[in-house]
Amino acid sequence: MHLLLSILADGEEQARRLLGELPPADDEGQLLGRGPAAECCRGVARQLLGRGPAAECCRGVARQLLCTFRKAIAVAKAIEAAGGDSPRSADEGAGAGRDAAQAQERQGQGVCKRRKGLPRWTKKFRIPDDANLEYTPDDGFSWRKYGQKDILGAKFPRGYYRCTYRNAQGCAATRQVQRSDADLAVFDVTYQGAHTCLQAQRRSAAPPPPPAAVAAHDVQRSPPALPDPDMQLLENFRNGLKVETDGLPPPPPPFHGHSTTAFSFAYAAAGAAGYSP
DNA sequence: GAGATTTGACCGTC
DNA sequence: GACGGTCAAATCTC
Repeated sequence: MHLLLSILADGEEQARRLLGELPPADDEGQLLGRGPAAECCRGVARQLLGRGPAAECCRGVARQLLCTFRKAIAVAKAIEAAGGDSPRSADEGAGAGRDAAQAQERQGQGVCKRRKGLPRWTKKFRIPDDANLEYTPDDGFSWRKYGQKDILGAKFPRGYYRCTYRNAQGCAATRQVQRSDADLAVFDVTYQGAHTCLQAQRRSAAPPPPPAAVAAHDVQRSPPALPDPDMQLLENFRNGLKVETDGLPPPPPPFHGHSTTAFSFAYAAAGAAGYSP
């Protein structure tokens, strides 16, 4: 969900830039200049029923795009607030995992050594070239190692860590750290459960990479079902939205989900900026 | 002495 | 029964 919000905020920002970079128009709304942006806008205007002056038409498209992103952000935040912010665990998405989760549910949330119910996600860490062999990736949280196992088929053992404040503050976050077989400088770090301790609250101003922000690395993730209208709306949004950028200035660097820069977005209520369903 | 790490044993899942 | 995740006693570090 955090990744979704980041992407939507990114799209909103690009729509804002698009709106700001449209070429000037004359008094009648006709585009001035012959640059690529002007030609692009004329092309868009021709495609959109040939109506209205090109400049106004393009601004309308850009405004609508901006409003669409804002509305999508609002929907995403509503879903998040409703409790949909936890990324689906690998097991939850798969059929076998669903069965296991249901089995656990049948057991009445009993003690389970494999905590299937908690969200789980994987991130890759690359260590500095000059780091020694004992180096372990530092994500800013305080972890306590509680186990190490040799894993079948893996050259390096897997380390098991839990939050240092597990007992003091009841934080259930754990992580597993395993050095990649293919690249000694890369660690695969699997997180399970979100931090509920004070160190997580202290970091909230500059949030750590959220669960979904590293979804690209979660190779076990399966496409979630879309049982409710909000999720269907988001899916339709994802499938249906296409932004033509030919002739426009190069886009900013792509978002990789590892930005540590906090972002904010103030979105207007749907309809406040000319949005219509 | 308190807290962290190590490591063999135990247990649940597949 | 194999494997992965966790426990807990022993050990280490500061």
